[in-house]
Amino acid sequence: MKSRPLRGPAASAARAALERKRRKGHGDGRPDAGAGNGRRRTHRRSPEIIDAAARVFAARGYHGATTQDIADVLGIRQASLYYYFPSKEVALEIVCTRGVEDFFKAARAIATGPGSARERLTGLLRAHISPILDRGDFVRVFLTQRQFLPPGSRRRVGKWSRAVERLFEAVIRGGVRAGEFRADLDTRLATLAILGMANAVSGWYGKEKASIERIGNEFATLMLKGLVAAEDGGRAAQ
Amino acid sequence: MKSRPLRGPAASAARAALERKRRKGHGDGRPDAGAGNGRRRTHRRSPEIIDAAARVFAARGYHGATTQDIADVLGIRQASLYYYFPSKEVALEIVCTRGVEDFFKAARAIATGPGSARERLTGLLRAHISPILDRGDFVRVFLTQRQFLPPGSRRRVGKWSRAVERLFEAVIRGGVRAGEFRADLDTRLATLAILGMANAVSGWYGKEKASIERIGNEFATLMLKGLVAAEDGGRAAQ
Amino acid sequence: MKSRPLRGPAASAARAALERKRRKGHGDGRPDAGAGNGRRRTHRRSPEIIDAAARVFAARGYHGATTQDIADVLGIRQASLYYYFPSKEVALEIVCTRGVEDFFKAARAIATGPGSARERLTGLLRAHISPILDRGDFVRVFLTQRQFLPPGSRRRVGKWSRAVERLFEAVIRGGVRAGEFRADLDTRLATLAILGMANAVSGWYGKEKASIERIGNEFATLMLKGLVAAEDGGRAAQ
Amino acid sequence: MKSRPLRGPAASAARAALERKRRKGHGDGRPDAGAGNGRRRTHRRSPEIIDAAARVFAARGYHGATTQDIADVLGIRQASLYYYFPSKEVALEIVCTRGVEDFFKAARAIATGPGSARERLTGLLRAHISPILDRGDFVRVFLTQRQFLPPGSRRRVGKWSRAVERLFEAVIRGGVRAGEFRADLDTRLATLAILGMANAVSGWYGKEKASIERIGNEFATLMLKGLVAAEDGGRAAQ
DNA sequence: CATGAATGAGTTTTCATTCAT
DNA sequence: AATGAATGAAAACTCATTCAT
Repeated sequence: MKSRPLRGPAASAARAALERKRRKGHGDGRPDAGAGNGRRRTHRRSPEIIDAAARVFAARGYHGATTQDIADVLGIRQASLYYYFPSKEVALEIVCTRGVEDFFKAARAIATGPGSARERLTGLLRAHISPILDRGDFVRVFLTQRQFLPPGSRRRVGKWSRAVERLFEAVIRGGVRAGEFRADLDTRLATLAILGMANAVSGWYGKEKASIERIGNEFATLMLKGLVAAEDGGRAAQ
Repeated sequence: MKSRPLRGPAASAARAALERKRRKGHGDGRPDAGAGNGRRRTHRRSPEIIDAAARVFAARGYHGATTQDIADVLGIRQASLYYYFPSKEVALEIVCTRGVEDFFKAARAIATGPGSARERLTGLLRAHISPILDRGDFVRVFLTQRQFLPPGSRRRVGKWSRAVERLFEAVIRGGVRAGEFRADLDTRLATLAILGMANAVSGWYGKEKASIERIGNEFATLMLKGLVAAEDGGRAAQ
Repeated sequence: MKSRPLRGPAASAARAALERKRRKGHGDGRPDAGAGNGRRRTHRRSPEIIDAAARVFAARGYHGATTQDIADVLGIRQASLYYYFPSKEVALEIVCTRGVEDFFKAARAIATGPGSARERLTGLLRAHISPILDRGDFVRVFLTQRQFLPPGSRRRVGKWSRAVERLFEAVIRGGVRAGEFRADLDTRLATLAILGMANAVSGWYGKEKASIERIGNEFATLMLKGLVAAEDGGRAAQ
Repeated sequence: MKSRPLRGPAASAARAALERKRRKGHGDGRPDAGAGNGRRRTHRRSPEIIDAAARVFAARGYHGATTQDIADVLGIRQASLYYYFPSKEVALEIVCTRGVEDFFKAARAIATGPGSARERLTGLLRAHISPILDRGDFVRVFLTQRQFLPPGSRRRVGKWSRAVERLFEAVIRGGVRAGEFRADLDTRLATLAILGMANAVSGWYGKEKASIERIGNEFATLMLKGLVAAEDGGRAAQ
């Protein structure tokens, strides 16, 4: 948060405010506060429950969603949810994790696989976008709500996230080294640009008419060739 | 006492305030028991208050932020906030509106101004990114929290948003027509790609080392020329 | 899970509850995100809860009563009340409805039953006064607090109220037509006079020594014969 | 409040409730807590201010009315009210007192004046109803809101109220003694009946078409002669 | 005479969570 | 496997009142 410092009497009070912020201090994760990474009770209906949570978190945001909302989607009582997960926060972590994990696995296969940088980047882009089709809610929640995870979970989930970034960046850097991509490229900014572009899809997919297929192709071409017409290419610098 | 007219961005939000006010609806039947009075809501410290709200909404999300958080930042009591705005929702609308309006005005000047499509698109991109510098919180809130506005406000705010989209799309379409941009471009998807890329900046600006200036230039070049090295251009199709 | 049907007086009030529920209106656009569930509100202790509400509303008035007051009477936590009713306003509607409904039913049986106008009016008067004995709080609340109901509920409750008025008026008019009552009577004013007299009882019953029985008899005689001594009747015109 | 005792765990908690009731313990009036009986600051606009308070208290009830409501009616700021009265409670006392005082004076003149019991009762009834015409709000507030006065004020105001009752009762008793009224009359109940009838007028006057004049006459006749037709008088006992 | 700014103390309502069954 | 009943803790919002100007 890049905010200007406050002036006047607010300053000291603001410091007090920050103290309050740590709020409910969901431990800092040391003794694995709460959810832990693996051994979670799992039951027959668990996937269904988590689907519902994803749907509701995606629609209303984590803080805007209530456990009642989730129960409503499932047609069960609110209290019954606690048979499936120990807390709303843990539900969020499960949803976020599901939103990024296999996703990362597919990306890794592509990034470390064969093909030119162009081919691999195209593949990554498609792989990045395609889960929106069948797990859009999970992806949306991962992208926009993981910031609300307690520190421990956030770190765990953040790892996947940074790993994906690195895969994109590695491929791009490889392309530059190989002479496929422009030598003057800022590979970090290019990575962020591509991810921004791709991640935004989850925000409007379904409202726009384009299929995931078309979006993937169009975006890949756009990233590789740019907007400017080929015969105009030489004069393209602004 | 015929309520002074409102100036600036507060105007439409204040309208929303009135929607909420007027006692729960079961007055005594007399047509608005009480003389005219137009609960205006602009005071000396209003801008400061809204800055604080933007900061807190940006950091915690609308639903995750409490009015106490905002008061803490200001060093005033929580109840005192209600002297400045009639509800948290209205505060959100004011923040969102401020997050997009001038922004739209600058964009319009550029989009309808002179220059080639390339020049104008570059200008738009820069104009789109630059408010992040001095109004990052407002922009972030507008981008990620406007979905939580009540229907009336959301419609009002959504208008700005769609207007900006249209400006981008018009310039791109113009570029295609003028032969500057590729004829096979899907202008809608290109617009969404560019906006996705640009909007994402508010999510990481400050964490990455690049300046707004550099980001604008790099993104513009990226969009126009693509990743692929020029001498490789002919073979760029995947 | 298609919500069990409600029985008894809770039904219409629960309808009002639904009016208030359904999140502030800005859902996510999907038509009622969530499976059917019909927040019914009838639990084992509901009658006890409503008794307490009636008692507190009667003693302090709707606006002067706090939900904490009600909880105190019950010996439960204030928040627990909301397990039984969805809002204080709905609690008021339930109390008001209970304050008038059976009451109306008894009155209807008498008004449309057999007997001379005098007999039926006497019956009505007694029936109107007697609920004060075992439901005094409900009656008092109905009489003095229904004005604070939200418009929807007020209309629903008001219907009972006007129906009772009509029953009295019909009997009086019948008496005039039958020649039992004075031909020069303003039946509307007579109705209002009798109701005023009878309704006032709830305000002082318990503070005065008279029994409901005695009050009913005395009032009936008073209404029928007036104050003036019989042998003085001929000169009674003021 | 004639309520059944609570059973179960509620009982002891209910006792605690009663303790809370004394609430804000507006002293018991000993050192003349607050308003006092006479020496109140009075200013040019004071009557206007109290009119507005009466209007608002009548429409919304004391607890339902806010000082903002009163200020709205006057077109001044809420804080400005405190120039005219020291607290909302005091405003209520002023309104209540005005609602009954001259009213009592007129009644006393009539009750202790000349004329038959019938004439004097008719006069009282008219005098009791007529202030509704030009001070309806004051009367309504006196009748329905005086219960919310702090103990000291309530006692002061209650005195007027009981005095009026006594005037009615004295006249009726006189009529019985003089043989004008039925010897079998319960004078206390008759008094309460008449007052109930008359007080109710403030609740519907203005909604019904009848003038104060007509109401007074009709009610007087009704009380004196009853409903039953004269030639039917002998058989009127139910 | 009146107001702008502020606040302390509530008040209703929400909600995640618990627990006996 | 699920639920009814309840609660603690907070949340937004209200409101009478104060006070310097």
